[in-house]
Formats: sequence, C-alpha cells, structure tokens
Amino acid sequence: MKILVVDDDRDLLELVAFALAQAGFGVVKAMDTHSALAMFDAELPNLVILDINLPSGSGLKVCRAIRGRSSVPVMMLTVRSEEEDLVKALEIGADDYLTKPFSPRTLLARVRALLRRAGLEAGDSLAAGRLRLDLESHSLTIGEGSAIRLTRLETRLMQLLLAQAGKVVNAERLLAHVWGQRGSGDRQLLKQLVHRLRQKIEPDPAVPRYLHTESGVGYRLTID
Amino acid sequence: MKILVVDDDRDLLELVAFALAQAGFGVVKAMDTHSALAMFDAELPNLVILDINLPSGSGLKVCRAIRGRSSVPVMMLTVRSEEEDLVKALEIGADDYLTKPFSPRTLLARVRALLRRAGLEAGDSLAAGRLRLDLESHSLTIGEGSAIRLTRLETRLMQLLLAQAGKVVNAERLLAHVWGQRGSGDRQLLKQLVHRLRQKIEPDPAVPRYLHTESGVGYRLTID
DNA sequence: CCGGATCGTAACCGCTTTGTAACCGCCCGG
DNA sequence: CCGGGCGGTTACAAAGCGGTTACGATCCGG
Repeated sequence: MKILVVDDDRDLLELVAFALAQAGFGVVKAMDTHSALAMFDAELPNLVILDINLPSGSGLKVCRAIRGRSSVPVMMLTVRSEEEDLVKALEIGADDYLTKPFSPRTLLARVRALLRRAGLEAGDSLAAGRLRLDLESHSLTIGEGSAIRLTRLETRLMQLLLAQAGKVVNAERLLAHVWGQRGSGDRQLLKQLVHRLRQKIEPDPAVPRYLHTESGVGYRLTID
Repeated sequence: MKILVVDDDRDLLELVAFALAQAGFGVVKAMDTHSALAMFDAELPNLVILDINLPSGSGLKVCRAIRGRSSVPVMMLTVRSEEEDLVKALEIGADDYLTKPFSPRTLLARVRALLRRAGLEAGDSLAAGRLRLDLESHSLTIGEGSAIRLTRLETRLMQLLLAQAGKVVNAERLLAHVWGQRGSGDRQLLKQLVHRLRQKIEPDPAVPRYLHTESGVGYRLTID
C-alpha cells in the first residue's frame, strides 16, 4: 500500500512519513506542488496526504489536479484557521481532512478508514521485521518471498510470537493462546506445532533463523 | 435491506430515518444503548448507524458490543470535537463515520458505499475483472462469452465473492450471506453450492480457474 | 399431472491437519 | 558415571475438511 505525502514543512513531513512507514505503508514524499504531481504520476500511490497550505500555489490546486486524473483517496492537512479552504477542498473532491496538530494514532486510524472506504484495505495483518502474517488468509510472507500457507493452529502460534516479536514467550502462554484451557501443561502439543511450523518457514529447520528456542523458558521470534 | 439507526437526538434520528426510508431502506430506530442492542439482536439489521455520543454510556460500547457478535457494517455519527472518540471507534472496528452536520445526500452515498463493500448492494449489476453478474436476471457473463443462468442461491454466493473479488472470504461469512442465520455452521450447504456453481462457471470444474478454495479458510474469486 | 429445476441431506473418498506416543541426543546435578 | 528432564524427531492414529455422487422433497410451468 503506497501513500504519497505532500508538505513543505520538512519536520512534519518526516513525522507523518515515519508514522506511516512504521505501520507498514510504503511512503513517497514531496515538498512542493510540482514534484507532488510528478511523484503522483510516477508512483501512482493508493492514497494521498496533502497539506492544504503549500507555498508554491495552494494545496487545492494539487488536489484538483489529482482529481483530474484519478479517484484516489485524498486526505487534507489543515489548521483550524483555514476553514474556508477546507470547504473548498471537500467540494473539489478531497475525501477527509485532519486538523493540525494531530497524533500519529489519529492519522493512522483515519488513513485506514479511508483505505477501507475505498475498498483497498489490506485485511487483518500483523507484521514485524521481514515477517508479515495475514490472519485472514492464514498466510505468512517473508521479505519478498512468496506467501506460505499456514494451518489454523500455526497461524495462532505465529500471531502471538509476532505480536511479541523479539521477546521470549512463555510456553504456558503459547499453549493457552493456541489451545485455550485444554492445552494447559501439554508440552508435546507445542513441541509438535513448533516443529511443523519450522518445516514450513525455516530455510534450514535444523538451524532456526526465525523461530528460536529459549531453553527452559519458551520460544522467541527473531526479527533482526 | 434493514438499517438500525441509534441516536438520542429525536430530531436527528427522525431525519436520518426519513432519508433512509425515502431511499427504500427498511429502518429500525433506537434512542439508547440498551434498546439499541435489543433491537440489534431482534432485527439483525444489515447496517448500523450509531451516534458516537449517547447519554446512557458511550456509543463506543454499543459499537464494541455489536462487533462482538457480528461483522455488520457500522457507521458512526460524530461532531468535530469528538476526535478522540472517533479514533477509538475506528480502531474498535467501525467502518466509516460522518461528521455532523451532513446532508441526506452524503448520508445515502456513504451508506450505499458501505453496503456495496459488504456485498449487500441492492443494485442490479456487479463486476470485477472478466466477470459480470446481473442481479436482476441472475446471469453471469465471463469475458465475451454468453450469459450463464444462475439460481437464486448461486447468485447470492457470487454476489459476495464478486464484491470481495481477489480476497479470501470466510466460510462463515458466506453462509451468513446466502442462508442467513439458518446456515450457521453447516459446511455441507456451502460445499454443495460451490460444487454446483463450479459446474456452471468453470471450464474444468476439477481445476477451478475462478472460484478457488483456500483450505481451512474459505473461498476466493480470482480476477487476474 | 408430468417433468425439470432447485435445493437440502447423507454417505463415501482422499487428503490435510491435529493429537499421541515413542525414541533420540544433550545437558546437568548428584 | 548415572538418571532425569528437556527439546527435537519420527511414526502413526484420529479427526476434520473439501470434493463428489446420489437421492428425495419441493416447487412450478405446461
């Protein structure tokens, strides 16, 4: 999912870009109207975040230009005093707006809502380092590799390990998460599941690169 | 198509209800959290419109409660100052939001967009890739080929798959969409319907080209 | 009333997923 | 040196899933 961010304030631009990148989005940056449109044509992003107040001609022009060539979702960044411009932006065809200052959390929630509304949502997925788990389709992607299909239990195991990526996860906790009360105390269940998961995801299952054993404690997912 | 509207402001509630009814939707109303949930369980609406700011406990609680029992689309109504609540609502799983004041036209456009994404659109034709489904005549056209007549159930199945083209659709969701509550948990029903549909639309039903199985998850319509 | 279309239900098959047991090697304390 | 605990591995059984065939009930137009 690629997002174009346009803002002439370098600090804010970097902040927004960082927050988006952190959340797993691909980010393209521009600081003026001209390069914004050039970037748009070159990269064809799935969403555009656009400061309404740019020095070289207003953000409205960029918005209009983008609307002229695509129906991609556009989110405007405004300050409260620009009420007037905001109305124009929405009339031109911007889809949403965010009033500065805003928290990264707000930004992400809005961006996700926009993508969802546009039907571009990536689905329920969880990522850390080179690993990305799609909970919807039960598939795991490593780096640029092809997706590996996981079973229901493997997905549940991966879910907790990935959520706690880099940290050791207690065996008892893994058991509880995957099997519920039933699995309590049964090491063999976990042993087997780890074995089967390693066969699928490790280049050399005998020398794990991702799913490491922390002897006497539990397991840990390495993310480099 | 049934829509539950929850708002403690009677005027706004009636306004929204009127606009929806005018557009041909069935409308169910509630003015507090308790009756909202009671109505939800009793009527099982296809979409919920929910004021974020209810007196008897926040609208967030209702949203969470609904998400706990269904994946029905939820649209939140907010005012600009409720930014913080809105973010929470989106994170909880609300699908869209509308900032008061809004025009009936905007409301209807958003509602239709949500229904379309959920595969519930009452419109007469739905297309993705080389596939086009006519809901009126229950016929499916592939590329330049001739129309294939589908049965009522086959059409409903195709409708949701097509609305979610390219994405895996959960078996339970398909069951709910085609048979409603009745089909819950009955894999055999779905198995049969998929089989019969494949006989009609696949060049070689044994090696599906369009309607793919995602083992342990559900089905996916490929659109190339 | 006949005959086809539609749909639900059951049974069977083969494959995958999951559970269970047994065995192995390693480490470590006594 | 011995024995037990731990984790990995192999092997096999049980359960579940998805595809398929078959059959009966129902509905509806001719």
